[in-house]
Amino acid sequence: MKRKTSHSETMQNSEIEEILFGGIDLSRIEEIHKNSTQKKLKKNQIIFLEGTRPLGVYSITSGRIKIYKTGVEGKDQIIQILKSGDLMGYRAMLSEEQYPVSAETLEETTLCFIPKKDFIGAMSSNSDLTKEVIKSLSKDLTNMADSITVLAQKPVRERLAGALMVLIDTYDIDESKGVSNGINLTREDLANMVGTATETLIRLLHDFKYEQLIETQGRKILIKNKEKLKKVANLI
Amino acid sequence: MKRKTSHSETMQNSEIEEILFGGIDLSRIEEIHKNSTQKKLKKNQIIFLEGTRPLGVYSITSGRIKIYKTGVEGKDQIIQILKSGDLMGYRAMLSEEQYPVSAETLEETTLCFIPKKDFIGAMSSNSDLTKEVIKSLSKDLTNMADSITVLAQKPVRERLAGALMVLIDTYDIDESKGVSNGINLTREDLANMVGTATETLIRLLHDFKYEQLIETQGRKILIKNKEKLKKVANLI
DNA sequence: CGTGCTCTTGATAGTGTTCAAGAACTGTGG
DNA sequence: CCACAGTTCTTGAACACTATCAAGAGCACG
Repeated sequence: MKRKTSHSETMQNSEIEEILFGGIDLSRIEEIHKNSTQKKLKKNQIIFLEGTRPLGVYSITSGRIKIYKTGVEGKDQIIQILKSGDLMGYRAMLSEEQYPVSAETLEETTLCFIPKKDFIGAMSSNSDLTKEVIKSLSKDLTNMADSITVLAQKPVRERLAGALMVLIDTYDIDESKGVSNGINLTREDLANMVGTATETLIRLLHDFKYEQLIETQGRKILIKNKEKLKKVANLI
Repeated sequence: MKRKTSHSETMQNSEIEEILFGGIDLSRIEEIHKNSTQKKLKKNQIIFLEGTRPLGVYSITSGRIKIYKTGVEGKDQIIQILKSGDLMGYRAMLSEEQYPVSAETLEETTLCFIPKKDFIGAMSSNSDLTKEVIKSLSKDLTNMADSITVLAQKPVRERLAGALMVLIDTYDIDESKGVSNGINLTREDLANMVGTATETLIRLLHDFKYEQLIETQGRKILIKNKEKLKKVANLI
């Protein structure tokens, strides 16, 4: 797992500002800029594993990453899918604990590593940043409470519709924009997100196709009728 | 738990710092609470509702509180059960959003209200407190990621065993201490924690009784064999 | 001692999983 | 560019698990 195909370079300040502008805003933190390096990762590369210790945080420049937990039988549960602009791994770093989850690229991904001391330093000298971090943690908690409720109460069909709604954002799907892009996940990953068996997932995708909610192009899933899909999701 | 002397702005903030220094788990809180505005609540009283705005945080002096989300069909999903010593509601307050969940007493409960400005004041004058808050948020996130994985992957039987393991702590059950206390939740609440129907829950409790994992006294559930129960839970 | 709520039990139906086997796709080396 | 090997995807059938519905029992509280 230690293939060093990655190539690093120091980033320009403006780049970092650009990256982080939408999420946690680190733009005014000088220290962070110094040791930031960019890495290019291939598909299916593990960034960190559950149970290991964080050495810093990662900021995603491009690509998509799955955050998952491995269950008893080795079956993964996907907790979240992150995309460019997202910050990753700060939670475990801040609580000084092991990663409670693992991270793996879903496609070719570029990310920027910010060493722990830089990030901590920035936080202690900048209460706005601290506030942002807390807000981000809170947001995650809200989403997770929702996930718990959905998983505990809704049938698979509704959960799948809900997951597709979420993935519309993750994969920047613009309904008006035709078929150019789509949700590009393996059936297994999607099943591990929804919390079901791959076979069940496939059968439901067929139902959705029959109901003209989606279309598929090989592995890719295209959203045909977002409104109707939302109804199927039966959101709270 | 390292302590750093800090300059408190008011007497009240100083007290709050004192309370919160040891972590969000407020073990030494009781002396302070004598002077504060304490509220005594009966069983089944709602403290705050999902969708409303926080005005401060609550610290639980005695009693137990369920944190829950209401699903589509009005069915509650219990996310967490808090007990004396726990701090409640800081998440939504810090992120300046609506409560994503509701809180209701499970039994007679005493709690102390800390207004928003006092808590924020304490945090801004005390970086250790801020750190503790972040750690607590992180801990919650870890627990929730676990819950998601369990709900998505494990059958009800294992989830129930796991829930009982958690409730052993919530209800301070000491195996050596005989039958004096037990888990005191309605069957419905327990079902809403595990994510199943009340009837299914009852049948499984009978199985556990038959297998001598637990005993029941009316509503109360007593743990007979914690080790075996842990095995049934099939924890990761 | 009712009255309303919680708890319990049985029967039935529905939902989702598992197993097995084949098809389709992907990437690789010749 | 093709053949091959390994994944991934798909489909069917049987079965297991869990929910739902209905109805009665037990309990707590006024």
